Amino acid sequence: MVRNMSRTGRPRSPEADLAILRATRAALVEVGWGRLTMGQVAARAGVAKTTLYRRWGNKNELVVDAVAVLFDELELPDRGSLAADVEGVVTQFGALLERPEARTALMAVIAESTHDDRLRARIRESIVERQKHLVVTGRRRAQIRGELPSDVDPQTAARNADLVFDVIAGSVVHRTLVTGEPVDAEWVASFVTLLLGGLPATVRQNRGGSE
Amino acid sequence: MVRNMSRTGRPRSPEADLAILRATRAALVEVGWGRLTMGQVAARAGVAKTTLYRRWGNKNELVVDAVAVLFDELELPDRGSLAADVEGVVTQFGALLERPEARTALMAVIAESTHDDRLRARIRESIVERQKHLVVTGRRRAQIRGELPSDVDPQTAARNADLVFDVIAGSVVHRTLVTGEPVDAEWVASFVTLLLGGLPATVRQNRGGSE
DNA sequence: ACTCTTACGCTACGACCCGTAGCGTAACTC
DNA sequence: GAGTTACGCTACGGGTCGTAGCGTAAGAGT
Repeated sequence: MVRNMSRTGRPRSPEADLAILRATRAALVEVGWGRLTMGQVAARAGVAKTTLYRRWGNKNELVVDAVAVLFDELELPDRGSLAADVEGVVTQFGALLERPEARTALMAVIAESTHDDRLRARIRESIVERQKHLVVTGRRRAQIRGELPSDVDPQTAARNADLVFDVIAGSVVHRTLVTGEPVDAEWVASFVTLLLGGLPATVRQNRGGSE
Repeated sequence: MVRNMSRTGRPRSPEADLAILRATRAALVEVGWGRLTMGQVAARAGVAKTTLYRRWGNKNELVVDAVAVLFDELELPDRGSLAADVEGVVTQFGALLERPEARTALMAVIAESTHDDRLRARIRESIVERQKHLVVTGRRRAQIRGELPSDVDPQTAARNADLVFDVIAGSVVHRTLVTGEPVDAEWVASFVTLLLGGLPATVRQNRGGSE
């Protein structure tokens, strides 16, 4: 996106920015990625098509920006235990991916990023890296509580955080978008059991599984 | 895809089928999903564009079929322990996703499937369900070995298998396509430790991590 | 051999979308 | 006011989509 650095002349309309991003999300819900057209977005936003191209160079960049803001909703309130914390954030993430604009746009930009390194970098800094702090703080809390051992060195700690992020995010995404089943309370409970106790624990549970 | 049910007339050319699917994968590698055109595929396959449309209704269906065959390479040889079995299949899956045609096509069709239920069903039956047996047999073996408890009832067993499938496939996909880092031996080892022993085990390891 | 039926390659076409250019106008700074 | 930039609008060349029509190729049935 080309930013306006000068101070003279007519300023960019902030309303137009918001309207365009909102229109992009709305259009994604209705027609999906493949049939999303710039002219469509422009018309829906009440804006000329040229105005879009003055802000974003192509469809991919526009969609990344339109979607990134959705992921900022994720929070990690302290619920007292590692299991509860993980359960909370997984549930939030699942609910986020229930929203059509989130799932459609996220998958679309990831798909495009497989052959566009710039776009992948943009996704990483706009979405992934910005959410990784959830894992980091969750781990730190659990270590303070004594639920997890302390880290041996910072490097392996970072590596483990990346691993956990991949597992959590990947599992929820796969469940939602590939398997196509909801991330409901039951699934979250099973997932947390697996994540904290490993495979044997998962098989062993499922007895007093009421609630 | 419209299948030929009659027995009269000139039969479909099997060479054309193979050439088209091969050309589709090759084109995906070079230009990616967004700029993949039917005319391009036809020319590369040495076939008329109309021949493509006689077999597949649109680009999505073509790509699903072109890619599904790649996933049939996955195998689960008995390596003697649950950890080794999981390690083997995860490594295979990671290697598969290193191939550009696999990652590009898989993500693209998943993205499209977010607003196309038919396509999602096609993906599930062509790819997902066809690979789920890997998890099922792996579990059964481990239970026979005594590494995992026996199932309480078939329903929760199936549910657990689905969960494990989501976790394994989702984690590898996320690592490869979103994080953008390779599924190397080190990552696989960490992942298996996490999957089998849970979060505390992961933090605790990283000492004599040989074999 | 001959007919019937379907697949094939080829060409052409309307429809649509992309991304850009040019214009006159609007908004803001100095 | 003058200068500068954003905006809406229109128009355009280039490209892809998916389909139709044609003559030909390849088998099945008699």
